[in-house]
Amino acid sequence: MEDKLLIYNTLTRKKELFKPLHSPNVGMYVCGPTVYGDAHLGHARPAITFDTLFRYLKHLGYKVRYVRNITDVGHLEHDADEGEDKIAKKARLEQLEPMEVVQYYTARYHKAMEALNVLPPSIEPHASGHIIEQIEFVDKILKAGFAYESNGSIYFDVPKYAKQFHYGELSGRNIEETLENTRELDGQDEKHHSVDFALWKKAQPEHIMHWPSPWSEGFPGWHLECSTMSTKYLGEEFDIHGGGMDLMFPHHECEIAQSTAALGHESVHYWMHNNMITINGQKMGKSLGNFITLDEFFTGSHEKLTQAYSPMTIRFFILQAHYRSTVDFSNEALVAAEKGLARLTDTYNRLLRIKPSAATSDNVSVAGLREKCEEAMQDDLNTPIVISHLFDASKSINLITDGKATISEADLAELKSTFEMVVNDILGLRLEGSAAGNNSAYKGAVDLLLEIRKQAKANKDWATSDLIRDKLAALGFSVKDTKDGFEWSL
RNA sequence: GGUCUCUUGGAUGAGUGGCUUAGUCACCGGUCUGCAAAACCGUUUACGGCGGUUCGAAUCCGCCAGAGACCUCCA
Repeated sequence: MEDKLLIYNTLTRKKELFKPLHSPNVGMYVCGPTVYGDAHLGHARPAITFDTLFRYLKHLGYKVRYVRNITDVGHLEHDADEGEDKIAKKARLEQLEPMEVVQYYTARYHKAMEALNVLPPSIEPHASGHIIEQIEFVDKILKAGFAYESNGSIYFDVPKYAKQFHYGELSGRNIEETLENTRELDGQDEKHHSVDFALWKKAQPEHIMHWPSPWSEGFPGWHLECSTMSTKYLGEEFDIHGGGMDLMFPHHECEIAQSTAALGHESVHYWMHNNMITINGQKMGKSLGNFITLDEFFTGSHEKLTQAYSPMTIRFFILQAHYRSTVDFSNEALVAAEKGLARLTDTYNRLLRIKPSAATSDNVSVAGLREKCEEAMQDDLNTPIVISHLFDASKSINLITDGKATISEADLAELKSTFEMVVNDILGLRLEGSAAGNNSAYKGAVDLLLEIRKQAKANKDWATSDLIRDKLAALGFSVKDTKDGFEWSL
């Protein structure tokens, strides 16, 4: 099998040819959500980006094991004076068992992902289900000498690690400078250095989520679950690790340090990071309070939204930008995406009805479409270019529908299969609202009405013709006349 | 303050030395049409500022301006 996909590796800051460790098998780990609230547009970006990568790798013929975690422990809340677990806080506020919070938001996350046509990962491990493995991982780091115990908590010794390994290689940070620039800690801190981070934290009395360990009743540190679970399911070395750019430091840097300290070597070959979604030029995020949840997009129930946007519009909107660029949210941009998607949907439905001719005319360009799309995908998943090729194909399809061009049977088959492959399999866009729907009786009834209207038109009975169109329109159907007939959609 | 990134036309968003006026949306003109919608054809506006390298720069380098991300308490 020939490797031809170029991906941008954050580690080297270059596009590199993707070569799996054990071709055709590919291991991929992506940081999933912390389930203490509804998913917002920012969560959709990595989900869709890496879903597209997952789909494309499979399309290339690789056998992919895609692991995306659910974070349901840890992650302290920064605005609370006594560091408090996000999930525990939510549970306390709503008077629920923490696992009720986790269960509720995990289900809602899955629902939103399904709506966005994001494929489920191969394995979706929960941090809370891997406490034993995490304790073992801490133990390995302790035995390797890169961690110390302090009052029941275990901390990673970053300066010691940095003497042997390159701490900061991913984020381009200089450890000495970081040390110098960081203010002195007050004497009561358990950590030896300000740059150290927790591997295991002793629970305070008010903490409601805690587990027994050799060191204390407590909970695992914030970065540990990803090192542990990626190692467990993908091995000590694996191909791709993805996540949002905001996770690069400290989260991913700490992951590298943990894994390297425990295993004696690095784990990840290709680090990939998607960029952020901005709103008025500022990162959309929970901590900033400027986020819009996916459900609010789907229903239009947010003051910043002028209308509802379908999940496919959101997906299309995100795919129209390259994953390493920021995308700025606005109603205008989403409306534009909605219209563009509708145009693609229309042409797709027309494509299904095209009748082939003896030959393909010169103004139709189907040759090379498949190659052009593949080429764009292979160049670090350049989905906006792929989409622009689809619009080029749309132009040809519309010309044929208008009777201004013709296509041969072979070319038509190739065009159909390419279009479907790119749209459905790679981009994961469900083009819906088609007359080629699944209920044939209902479809036949609408066709019949429009046949009657066609007769009325032939008799210049405009009253009947308009009555049918207007009543159908009132029911939500849109009717468009074509050269020798009609087409409709709901 | 430190580190890094970004700045393209009315909106969005590709493009990294010449062959790109990318594409989408919007606007305008036209064709088609009983009307409408759609479609098609055509037109228009761009590379933050200043300097440098080069035969040639949106694309490389420097400076300036503006914006953003991260800086271990915390995605």
